[in-house]
Amino acid sequence: MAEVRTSDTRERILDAGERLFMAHGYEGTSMRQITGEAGVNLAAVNYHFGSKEALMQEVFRRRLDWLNEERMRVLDLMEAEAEGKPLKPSQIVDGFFGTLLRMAGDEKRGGVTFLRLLGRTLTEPSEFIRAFLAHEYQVVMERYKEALFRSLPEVPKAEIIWRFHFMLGATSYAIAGTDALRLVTDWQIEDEDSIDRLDRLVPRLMSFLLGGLRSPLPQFSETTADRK
Amino acid sequence: MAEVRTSDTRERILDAGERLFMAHGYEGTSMRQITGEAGVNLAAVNYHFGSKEALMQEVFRRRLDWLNEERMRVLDLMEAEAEGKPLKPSQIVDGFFGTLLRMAGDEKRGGVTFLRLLGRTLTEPSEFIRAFLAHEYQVVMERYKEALFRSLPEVPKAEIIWRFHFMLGATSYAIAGTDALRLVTDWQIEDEDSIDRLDRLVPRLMSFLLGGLRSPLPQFSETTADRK
DNA sequence: CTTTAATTCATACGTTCGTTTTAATCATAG
DNA sequence: CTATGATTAAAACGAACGTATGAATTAAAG
Repeated sequence: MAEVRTSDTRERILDAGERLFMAHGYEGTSMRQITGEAGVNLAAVNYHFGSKEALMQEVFRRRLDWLNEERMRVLDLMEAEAEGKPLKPSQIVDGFFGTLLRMAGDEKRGGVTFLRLLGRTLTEPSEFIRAFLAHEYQVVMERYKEALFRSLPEVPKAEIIWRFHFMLGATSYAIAGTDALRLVTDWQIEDEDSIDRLDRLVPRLMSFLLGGLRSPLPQFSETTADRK
Repeated sequence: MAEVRTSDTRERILDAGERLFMAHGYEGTSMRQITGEAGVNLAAVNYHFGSKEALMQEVFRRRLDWLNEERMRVLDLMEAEAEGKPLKPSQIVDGFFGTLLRMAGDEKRGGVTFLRLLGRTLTEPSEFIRAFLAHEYQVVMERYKEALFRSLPEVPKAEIIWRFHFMLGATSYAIAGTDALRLVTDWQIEDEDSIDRLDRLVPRLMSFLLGGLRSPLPQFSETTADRK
């Protein structure tokens, strides 16, 4: 009755879009599916957002704005407590990936649906999506990279960047791949090991990421001069 | 002249499909693009393969058949040499992921193009693709899983499966994400650290994977009873 | 109530999609 | 050369796509 409704339609479209883009990808989802599931008129998307591309961007912005702020906030907090001293790698990894993973338990912020969408979209071929995500991430990524450089001064920067990249991949798959996991295991994974038990996935993944991040530096066999 | 030509058209379509599916995804690639780039008639795809889906599957089968056999061959060889004793984790990881990564240098087997396609497709939303890949991988995956179980008897099986999954993710991203890497670094990565230097990526990734695989087991905070 | 702006609705537009059909062309065997 | 089967070519199919339009409906202001 006395609702403050900021256009209920907008939110319904965003929710439906989030779920369908996650399930079928950007190209694989039609406006008719979205408006159908949202229970609104076909023209509503173009009225409220302008285009399908703009809708996709808004689906992400709605969640990423918060995630970026939260990641910044956590990092600021930790660095303030450290009083100028470098952070521990485990703190940085938790600030970046832990913050992300904990979103999965927060239905108000999209929950697992958004996380799976995000994970899948990082490999999404569509040009405009990757460009948009890169822009959205840029500032936060830079801060965390710097923190890692300070935290691991003995490790070459290029190596850290690569390992950051590897960590991103492992994390995305861990979330996006409910189904990709079936590649590895037929026998349905047992109750307490299920993908839905986010509280168990987080420490599992964290331990893997840290192990990778801190593993011995690779030995490049042979000189590099005798190759192209 | 005296060519044994097994229909040149077929191969041209497969090559064009491989490249375009890699660049724009399955849904994002049209048959007109494929036949256009291949320089063949539009109807040729349906004539030679039956449908777009069937073409996609053939694109993968052409490469995966060899990859699966090679992975099996390498594992058989190592296990024969071990004479019943468990393999080292590094051997198994290299047999599975190293064999894959070395395909990138083999243009005759699709090179980086196919590897990027494969990496992206693991998160591809299209149902039939994931089902197809799961089926193709099943047998080989089972063998490597068993080898890992034997190699790390003190680690719970569920934990190994998860870490296998994480390794898959890190590897896929490492290959597929030339562009996703731009998320992490603006400044174009230097010559010898470029993504194209496969000979440097392999030891880098291998060291990361092994570090993650052998990292300390996670401590699950609190009991599991007080949660849903 | 009347007016005005915001939103929703049904409908249609012009393209592009994957696939099919029918005819033309090619290679090869008798 | 002729006959036959395999391949290529040109054209069209209906369906689905994202988007735009103008009328109907709703909500808020005067």
